[in-house]
Amino acid sequence: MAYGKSHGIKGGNLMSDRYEPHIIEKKWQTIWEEKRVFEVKKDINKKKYYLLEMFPYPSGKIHMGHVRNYSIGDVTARFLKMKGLNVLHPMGWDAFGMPAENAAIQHGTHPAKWTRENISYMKTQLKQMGLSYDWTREIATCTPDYYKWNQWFFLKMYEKRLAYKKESYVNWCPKCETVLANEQVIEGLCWRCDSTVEKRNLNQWFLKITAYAEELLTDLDKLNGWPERVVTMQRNWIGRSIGAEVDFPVEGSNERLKIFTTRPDTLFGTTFMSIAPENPMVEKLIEVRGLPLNASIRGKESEIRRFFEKIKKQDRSARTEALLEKEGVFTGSYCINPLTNTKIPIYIANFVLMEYGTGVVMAVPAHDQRDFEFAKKYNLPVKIVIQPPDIKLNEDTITEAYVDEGVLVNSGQFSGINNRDAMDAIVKHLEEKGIGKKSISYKLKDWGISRQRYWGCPIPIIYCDSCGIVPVPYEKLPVILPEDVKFTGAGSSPLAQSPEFIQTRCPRCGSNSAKRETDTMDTFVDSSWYFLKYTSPAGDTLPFDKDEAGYWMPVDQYIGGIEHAVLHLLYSRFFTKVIRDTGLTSIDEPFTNLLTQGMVIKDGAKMSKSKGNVVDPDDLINKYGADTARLFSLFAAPPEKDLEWSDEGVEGSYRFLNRVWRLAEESKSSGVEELKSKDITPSLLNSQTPQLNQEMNRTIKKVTEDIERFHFNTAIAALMEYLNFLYRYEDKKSELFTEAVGTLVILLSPFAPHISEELWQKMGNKELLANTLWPSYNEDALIKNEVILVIQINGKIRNRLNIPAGSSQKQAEDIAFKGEKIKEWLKDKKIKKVVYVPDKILNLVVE
RNA sequence: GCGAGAGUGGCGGAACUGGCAGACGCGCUGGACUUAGGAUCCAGUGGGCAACCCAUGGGGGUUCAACUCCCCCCUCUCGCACCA
Repeated sequence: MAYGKSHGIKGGNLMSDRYEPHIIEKKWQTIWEEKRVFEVKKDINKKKYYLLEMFPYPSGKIHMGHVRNYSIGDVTARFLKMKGLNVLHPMGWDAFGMPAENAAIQHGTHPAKWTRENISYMKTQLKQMGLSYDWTREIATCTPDYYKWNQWFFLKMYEKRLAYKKESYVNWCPKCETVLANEQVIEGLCWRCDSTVEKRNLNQWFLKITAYAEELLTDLDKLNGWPERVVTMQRNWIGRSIGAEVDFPVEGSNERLKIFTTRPDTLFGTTFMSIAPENPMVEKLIEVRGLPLNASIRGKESEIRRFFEKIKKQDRSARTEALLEKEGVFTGSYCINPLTNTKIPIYIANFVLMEYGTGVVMAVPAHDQRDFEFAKKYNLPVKIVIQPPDIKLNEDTITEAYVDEGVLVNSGQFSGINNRDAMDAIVKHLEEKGIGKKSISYKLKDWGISRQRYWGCPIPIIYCDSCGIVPVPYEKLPVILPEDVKFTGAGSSPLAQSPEFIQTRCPRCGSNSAKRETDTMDTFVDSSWYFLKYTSPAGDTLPFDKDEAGYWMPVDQYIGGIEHAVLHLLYSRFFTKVIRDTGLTSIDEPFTNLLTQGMVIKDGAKMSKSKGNVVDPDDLINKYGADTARLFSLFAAPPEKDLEWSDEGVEGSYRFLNRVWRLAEESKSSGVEELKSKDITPSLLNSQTPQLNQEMNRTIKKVTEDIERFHFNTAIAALMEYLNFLYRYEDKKSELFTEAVGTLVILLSPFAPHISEELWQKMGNKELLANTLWPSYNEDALIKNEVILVIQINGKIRNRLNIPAGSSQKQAEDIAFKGEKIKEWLKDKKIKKVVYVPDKILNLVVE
């Protein structure tokens, strides 16, 4: 190890002057905590800044992704604090979730205990990193003080009909007996037990995020501080499309099939209908034909049933795979095209999704590729209703659907109109006849929050035989998650097997036979408003204090992984808008600026246990200290890009800190009593050591501007350059040099706070560096007397000359032409043109 | 397939509105100090043996000047992907 032996210092009594990260890091962490340096209060006289990093799930220990995420945040927080802002920088725990429950099933540890212990350990780790959190604001979502307000929000939404219960098809693992989120289904199998996941129709609680679809979409335009691709992902996820809804009467019945289409102009070309297998209308359609589905299984009906079962087993990702072969089965029923009055068959088709539109599609094979393929497979007619401008399509010869623009044909009164104009015209016609209307459809679905799991927030609902669904009254909140339950891993969730929990009194009629809802909430609910709770964690009359939130919100800078681009970031936006509409806040959007940091990569792959390429932050901190860990994770790559891990690179960062240490040790012995960072007097410096002064100011400027735009890697590079300059500087014993080193220490402090704080103290400063103001630079000091002028001939560099700064073109030319090299190059040449960029370039264009 | 982003030394990466390509770090080479050096310090380090030329995925173009702007192509990453 690098510090295993003395650095050329002989004898043992100078050992204390070595850079020993562990001793000083512990020392300063204790001091910061004792002096409450990072605790903040609302102060309307100070400009606030709310800096937030995504809080971690307490899985056991922190990983390198956390180190990176929190280092990025900490640089920013410390920098802005030193700039004089009132910086709120909190941390907490996304503490509900499946892994805790798995631990309970596998090792018999109670999820609460497991989670508490993990939080305790990870908190120690975060403290070891020297992060500038206001720990008095720490929250854990698994505490009743916190999740009570999840339930409160749920009740508010229930009142506003934004929380509702409905039946829907969900991913169901028969072995775990629980619902799985789409992302927990891997190639059709359960992520935990590899069972084949089924679709099951279940009664579940939903939050009506679609009620805010339009605002969530339009407000994306306000998010100028977000990466464009995150905005795009959310826009795609919301997936707004404009079209029309049209009713198709079912032949021989009073039923109607309502379809949604973005192409009302092709309505005349509809030659059959496609319906989703899950669509409740399917049963009725078969009844229309006189064959109820629950009758004996034979003939045509069993064919439908088999098809049905096959489709249900396909998970959604397979269903929506574009390469999936189109399959279907005829229901036996027909409906009537309301515009042409022709009879068209109704098919069940695997590619039609119940969740989108109305779950029924009008099929226009001539102008939709899917419908075309389906029609070819089942020999259904193709009817062309749009002719392109250049060629003429023929129904018998076309090999693919024509989806572009053209003129309508075979479309009754609309024939001859351009299809774009026909869209509006046909919709208007439908509305007049009362068989359709303009409609907007979204891909965004309501948010299913029911989880058949224990370790989550109970949904505050009671079921009463006589009163039905009864919300738990506000004054009875929180519905406490009971701890004395059994974890068998089999059967339904522990809550559903706990009679003490289930059995309750109906709040409305007082009946003793009422039952509690045993599903818990998706943990994304917890994280959808935690940023608001940080503003007033202790309050218990409302979810959070209006004034505090009014001062601190919105979050000025949010930092986290791209994996939450849609889910967490969309849910939080939704919650913020709902909360605004309850009157608790006035903000529309929670996060003004978003930074999505890249992954930490090793050997070309994301760090993971299965790949065996994990670097444990504990090892790193034990070996080099937190400052090195922080520095490397900031230096190796810009924040938003992936970071390739390099053990040698870590050594380099460690080496740099040692060099800083040694330089400070050397200059310290000059005997300067105290430094005052703001007392740098340019005139004095200028007269004595202009270059030192210039470098110092140049570095202040560079580091400041780079931190402001999150270019931490180049900021650190500038510090390294500055250090190299100081090393080469001869007069290391002067007072001015000590000041220059002091500046280095200040500028380094957001990145490597412990070593900086220690050196700052060693230099004789009484005030904590963390509380010191960030230095400003002197513009005058940046002005150079001499600049290097590059002389080009025909754009190629032929010489470099020192010339006085601000020279005119004439002066520059005079100097340039005197140079022997240039004379040689210009021999026998005629100058056609001269381009002069002051203080930079003189380009001579010759024949 | 659609959309977005990226392609620069042996490696990670610099280069703000076109103006010295390769900052800084790693690695490598040589030297110093050393019993020793995997510590530290100094020097060097894109390629072609030098003057000079060639180099920012490839090919064109604009310009006095292009990593940067325009057109075509290739590769990679990410997102979306039967959404009616």
